[in-house]
Amino acid sequence: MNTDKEIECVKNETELQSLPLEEELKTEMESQCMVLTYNKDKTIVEAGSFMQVIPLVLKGSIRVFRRDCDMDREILLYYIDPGQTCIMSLVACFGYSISKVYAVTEKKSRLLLIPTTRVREWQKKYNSWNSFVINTFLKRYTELLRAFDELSFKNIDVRIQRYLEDYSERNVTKSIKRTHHEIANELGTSRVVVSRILKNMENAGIVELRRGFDQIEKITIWLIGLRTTKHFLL
Amino acid sequence: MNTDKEIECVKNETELQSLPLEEELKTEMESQCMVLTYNKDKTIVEAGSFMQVIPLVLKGSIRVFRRDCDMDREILLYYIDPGQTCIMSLVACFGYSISKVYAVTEKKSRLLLIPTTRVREWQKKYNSWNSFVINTFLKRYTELLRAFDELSFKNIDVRIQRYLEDYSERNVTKSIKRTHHEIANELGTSRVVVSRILKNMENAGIVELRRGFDQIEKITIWLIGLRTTKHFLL
DNA sequence: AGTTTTATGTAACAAAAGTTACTGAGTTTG
DNA sequence: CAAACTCAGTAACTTTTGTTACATAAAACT
Repeated sequence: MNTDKEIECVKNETELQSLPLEEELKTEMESQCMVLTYNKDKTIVEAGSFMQVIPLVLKGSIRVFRRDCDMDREILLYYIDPGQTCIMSLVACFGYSISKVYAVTEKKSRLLLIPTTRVREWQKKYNSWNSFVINTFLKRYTELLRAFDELSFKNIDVRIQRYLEDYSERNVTKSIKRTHHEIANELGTSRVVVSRILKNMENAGIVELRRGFDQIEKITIWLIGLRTTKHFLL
Repeated sequence: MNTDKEIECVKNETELQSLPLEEELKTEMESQCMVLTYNKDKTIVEAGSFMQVIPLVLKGSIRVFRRDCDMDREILLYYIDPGQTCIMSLVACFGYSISKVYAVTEKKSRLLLIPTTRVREWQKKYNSWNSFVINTFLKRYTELLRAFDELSFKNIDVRIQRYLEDYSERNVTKSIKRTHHEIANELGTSRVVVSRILKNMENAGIVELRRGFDQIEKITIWLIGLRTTKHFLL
């Protein structure tokens, strides 16, 4: 259904309009950057590959995660939504050796590809771009710190619960179309563990589990009323 | 022995010399900032307190950690060594609400206190300061990512092993003067667990455990030859 | 020197998380 | 429609980590 190849696409002048940047910068972007369309599940960044461009999401979204090859397990770092960029690309672009992360489109997406040379140049030249860079660092650092925190102090049951809440909020829906396996991957645990806990949550009346509802779509977890009960397990 | 009060101290013109910043900026720093001496184990930042200044370490060092009040456990985020600053202060200073972290001097330290208003002003004005800010973000993000990674994918035994290696490298010594309790806190686990694993490591001939050697100093863990054996336990 | 405090050693236990293995439901495909 | 495949349910088990409780060792403090 989805090919793995990106679709090259003519730039559309209106696409950059919504970005909160100086007009002059946007004009420069139009002449210096490429805009490409990527299909769903396309790999944007492969572990430690050298970056020539940094991607700014215009439409769609990207999920960025780490992978442990020894254990064949992965863990979600963050999503890149429209108007945002990938901090790992920035890190690489500002000269640090990049840690191994993977970036995959979550849906069909349109990306503005900015040459790394411009990123640093613009940072000095445009106030709005400088703020954008700083804000990206702020946002991602805060985010990672929160994840780190949950990992150190919270049990998986509450991590799963938070995951569902976040998903629900992010996608503005109460039906979560993900397989247990996918959830396990995002949380860095195993499928069986997720199944077990979701089942417990269902028994506790917190969610409702369904399978392949709409013809094409994935498994549905129906949030009934996610409460902040502390320990519903056992 | 150590009072809990900071010692105010006359600025010493030579202190800023070693910082890799523009001369003009250093001059401005001398007139705009304060330099204070803090004794060992003095709290610099208390959970979520509002920051008026950001601290730049000139001498000594600071440890920054998170704490989970529910479980009365903490976990080390990073150290601030001479020439470095606290990223959480920067985050706060650039307008994000600060997550709750604690910062405590590891030894008697001298700190340059920079008013937050200057931090942003200088970022536009001085190239070297802009680089400093960006580099701080880069370094800390990379660091946190590594910690996050270990937390998700590694067992405590290897985390302890890495901790010892890092300590050894950072302090350029093979004798680690820390209590099991302190190590447990830095790794976000409990004392008994650390004791257990250290004992295993001793039996495996990787470290040697001592108690109170030099009159005043703390417990010593003598690194014999920390190898990268995968599983020496059991 | 004797008391108090702090730190470690250890065993027994409990809880949390991960693994293996197998089942069957539901989908997809030839 | 039957075979193949994907996904979830579940039990039994192992491993890892954390907890409680107590003993002993060394240091700090009268």
